[in-house]
Amino acid sequence: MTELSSVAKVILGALQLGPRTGYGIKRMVDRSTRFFWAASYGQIYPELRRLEETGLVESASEPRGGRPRRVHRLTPAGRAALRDWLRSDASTHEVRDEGLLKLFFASALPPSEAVELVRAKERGHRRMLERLGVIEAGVPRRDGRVDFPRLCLEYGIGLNEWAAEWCARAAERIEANARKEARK
Amino acid sequence: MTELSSVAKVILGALQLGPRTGYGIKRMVDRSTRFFWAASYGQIYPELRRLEETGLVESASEPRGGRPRRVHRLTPAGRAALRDWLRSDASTHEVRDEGLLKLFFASALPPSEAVELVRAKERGHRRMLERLGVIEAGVPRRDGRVDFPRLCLEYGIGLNEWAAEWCARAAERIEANARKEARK
DNA sequence: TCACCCATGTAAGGGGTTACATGATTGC
DNA sequence: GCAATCATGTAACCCCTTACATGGGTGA
Repeated sequence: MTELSSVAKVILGALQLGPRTGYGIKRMVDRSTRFFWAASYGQIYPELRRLEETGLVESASEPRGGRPRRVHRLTPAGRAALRDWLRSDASTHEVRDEGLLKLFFASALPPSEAVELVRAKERGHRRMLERLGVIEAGVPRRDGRVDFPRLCLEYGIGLNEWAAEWCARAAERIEANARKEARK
Repeated sequence: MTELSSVAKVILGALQLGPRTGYGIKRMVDRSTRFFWAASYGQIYPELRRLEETGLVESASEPRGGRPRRVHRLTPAGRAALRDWLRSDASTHEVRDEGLLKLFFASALPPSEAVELVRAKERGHRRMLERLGVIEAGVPRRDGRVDFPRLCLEYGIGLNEWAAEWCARAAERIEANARKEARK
């Protein structure tokens, strides 16, 4: 068993929640994991082929009217591969945060502009919160068993709230410091 | 003026803090921005050439003993390009969080293993906190003007603390729910 | 002497996005 | 009739990491 590619992970996971077309996988990703695990058509369609070749996925043609359509589902081997991955202990965590990079180099700007830079990052997190809030409102709240996708959504909301508030506090600190410097 | 590449941003920023060799830029990045903006030799050296061709950077050979060495510095155009970028309002923010993706699909595992999965994410954040703590201890605390790199470090520490604690709470929630289910 | 750091660079390959081409169906 | 959505796929291109090749300097 070779390692799963990064697209394979999200494809196997999506198919575990039900049979889907490539297009349907893309739609699901764009409405959920996209914020921490994106995938494009250029990855999904070729990978579905490879996964079928290696026996983790099987597919059947199920046209809707005259529109061709290929529905994919997990094989038992695919379900096993998904579980193996879920149980593996290594997990990558990569971040590219341009707002933070700008803040890192903010000494190249006058303090007032450094403040604006942090406020821009704050606005970015607030915009994200709006988007996540819309998604949250659209997902029915089901009680009883733990809803893992919803848990991830709550994580995203909490994280962005924390970040937005941190930015607000940082902006105040920088401003206070700039006023102090100006008085000297 | 074409857009700056992602490496160019961190190179210009690094050179603004002082002249450096390609190796020195890499070292600085690895000790600071790496956690939210990485760069490799395969990007840095070719980009330094391009930046010199477009006049944002200039370089001089300054061998140390018999060891060849090329020190790079910003030109006035380079400093202007850095400021233009810092003032631009669009900032990308991308995340790849495999632990969260696993949690998203955790319904494929029994609850006890779902808990283990969140605890693994928690440990990941705690490990990161240790690394950041070491860096923090190594950087001298200077008071007076705002220290932007240190501010970014504090952001990283706060963020990972928040995430670790969220994981601990989530693990408890999943565990409590599993016990409740088991009693039924 | 040996390990470790300083220093420059490239080649191969994998990962990923964007844009395009193509066309059917559904609902207003 | 038109726009939006469903649906499949590819080609070009950029980004980025890893590994390798090469060698001098420094300190225990």
